[in-house]
Amino acid sequence: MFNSSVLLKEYDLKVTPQRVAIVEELYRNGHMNIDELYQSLLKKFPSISLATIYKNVNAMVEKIFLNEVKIPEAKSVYELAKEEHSHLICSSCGKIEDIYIDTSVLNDSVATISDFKVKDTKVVFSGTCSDCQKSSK
Amino acid sequence: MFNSSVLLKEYDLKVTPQRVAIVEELYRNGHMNIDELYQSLLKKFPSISLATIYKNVNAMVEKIFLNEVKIPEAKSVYELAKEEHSHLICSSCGKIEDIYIDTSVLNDSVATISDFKVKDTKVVFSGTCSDCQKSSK
DNA sequence: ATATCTGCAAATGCTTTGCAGGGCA
DNA sequence: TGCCCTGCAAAGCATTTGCAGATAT
Repeated sequence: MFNSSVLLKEYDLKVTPQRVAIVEELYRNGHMNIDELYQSLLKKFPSISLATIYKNVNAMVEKIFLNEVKIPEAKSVYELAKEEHSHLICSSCGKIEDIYIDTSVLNDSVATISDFKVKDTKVVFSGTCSDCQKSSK
Repeated sequence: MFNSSVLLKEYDLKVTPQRVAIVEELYRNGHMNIDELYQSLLKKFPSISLATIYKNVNAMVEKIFLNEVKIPEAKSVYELAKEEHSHLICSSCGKIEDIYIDTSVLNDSVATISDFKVKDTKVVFSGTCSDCQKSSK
């Protein structure tokens, strides 16, 4: 079962209610940008400061316990770190989904035509999610 | 031969010396962020304004004649639009290279496990360029 | 001729910083 | 208790906007 306090401790971050809430919101929603996190935490902590969100998100990113996902034509979102995966971005509704596909073929292609040593491969697909395909019919 | 005036006209942008310079710098350097463009144009136009750079880059991006490339842990860079390609980012020196590999296999993988309709696939590889591999030996 | 562009200055927005009080270990 | 965290306010950057004069077509 998912336990945000344990997670925070593992990464040497003191357990505070605000941090727990950040982690749990991300766990529930998958991907959120700074402002979505702020709006969401405001409900639980009416006097929480945006600065607190920034400080904590930055701290968690530094501990490599959150990842920043940069998205074409939109604000970055954050997600809990997990095994390598790619992202599907719906241009119509903005929804972001994870997708687990094998991208290692690409690394092989790079290796055959270049001397570049690949450490990390990020893939972002833009297009239309299945909900938006239906509703546009 | 490369002709920036023709290019600007094709995209319904008035040909000004500043715009020509932006296009030519990008043509020569491949990828530049806003500040690099500004510093570079300052040499030719000592009184050019950052606002002019922003306005023009934004206009060119809207005309889909420049692309913004979002890079992990660095500022976005801009490049002249060209056929679809991927990017190699050297984590050591920051250099950005284009690489032309076929990414359509990934779209097939997505299609088999998801209903998402892919329109565009962006791939960014991070790692070490060949120069930096040599110099670290 | 005129619509658009440039450069300047101001405004806006986003993110970070410093600090005093409060909370977790 | 002691160090770290929070919230507030201010500072710092990045980007956009409005405007008057200049420029491209």
